[in-house]
Amino acid sequence: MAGRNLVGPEADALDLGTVFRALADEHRRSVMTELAADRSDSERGCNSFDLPISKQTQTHHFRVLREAGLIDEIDYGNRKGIRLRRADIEKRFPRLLTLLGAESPGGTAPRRAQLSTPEGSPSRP
Amino acid sequence: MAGRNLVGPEADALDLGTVFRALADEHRRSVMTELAADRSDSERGCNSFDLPISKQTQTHHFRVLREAGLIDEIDYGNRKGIRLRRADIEKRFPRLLTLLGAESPGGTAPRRAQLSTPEGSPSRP
DNA sequence: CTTGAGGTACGATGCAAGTCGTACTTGAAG
DNA sequence: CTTCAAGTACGACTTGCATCGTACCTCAAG
Repeated sequence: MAGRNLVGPEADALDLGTVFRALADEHRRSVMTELAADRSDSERGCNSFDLPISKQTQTHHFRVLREAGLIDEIDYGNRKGIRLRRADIEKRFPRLLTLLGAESPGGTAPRRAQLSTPEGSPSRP
Repeated sequence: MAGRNLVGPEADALDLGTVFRALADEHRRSVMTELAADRSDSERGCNSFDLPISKQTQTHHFRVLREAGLIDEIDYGNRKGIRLRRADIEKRFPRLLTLLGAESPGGTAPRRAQLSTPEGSPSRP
């Protein structure tokens, strides 16, 4: 009955490169942003996130998040629970979860980076 | 004489996904960690970082960092200057640079994530 | 037991990204 | 002007990763 907790790295073993790579994907970042916004840190079903991808790909993404040490996965056999490892993340990388709330500040800025200065004067001199 | 500043995105236009993707690479992250550690924010030559990669690849990495809005590149023609955009980063993503100093906490933890609990009892119940 | 939904395993595929070789440009030193 | 070091542009190669199709597993409801 009590599901088994699939293991990830210990809190002290969280790797910044692995974490950044995990958060680089848009779908994984949306999951983490939702989790970080809920301060109750309650366990959620893994299809409570409306991800526009197949279930095989969802399995892959949750696996990446777990192996990065960002979430716990509780296996119930034919169902799965997701829980944010807030304490461990705060301990190892303080303010990281706060950072996730900083998506899209004011407007949706469509500004793109350019390769070089097309005209004479530089942009931010 | 005064080099031209190759342009990147404005401070408000920094994208979290782009930034995480830029910081996911080990070489780029080492550059950013060095820059973040120097509080004087002085301009540095781009070969002052001992990157074990060819100069073409270095050009590529600095370009990614600039397009992500993390550094400025000052073009002197046959030489290039690198400067951290600390104020812009702090404004858009507070504590991000502090996070870069949290690499390798105590020891180099060689612990690897596992796929599932091999035996009966879960790891972190 | 049978059925069906949720989830995983494995493999294939397509695309993005890191790397480097060759060739070209820039500017300083001689 | 010639030489040389630093940097870039372009292309090729290779790896990694997101995605999904097919097949299988697990458990609860009939």
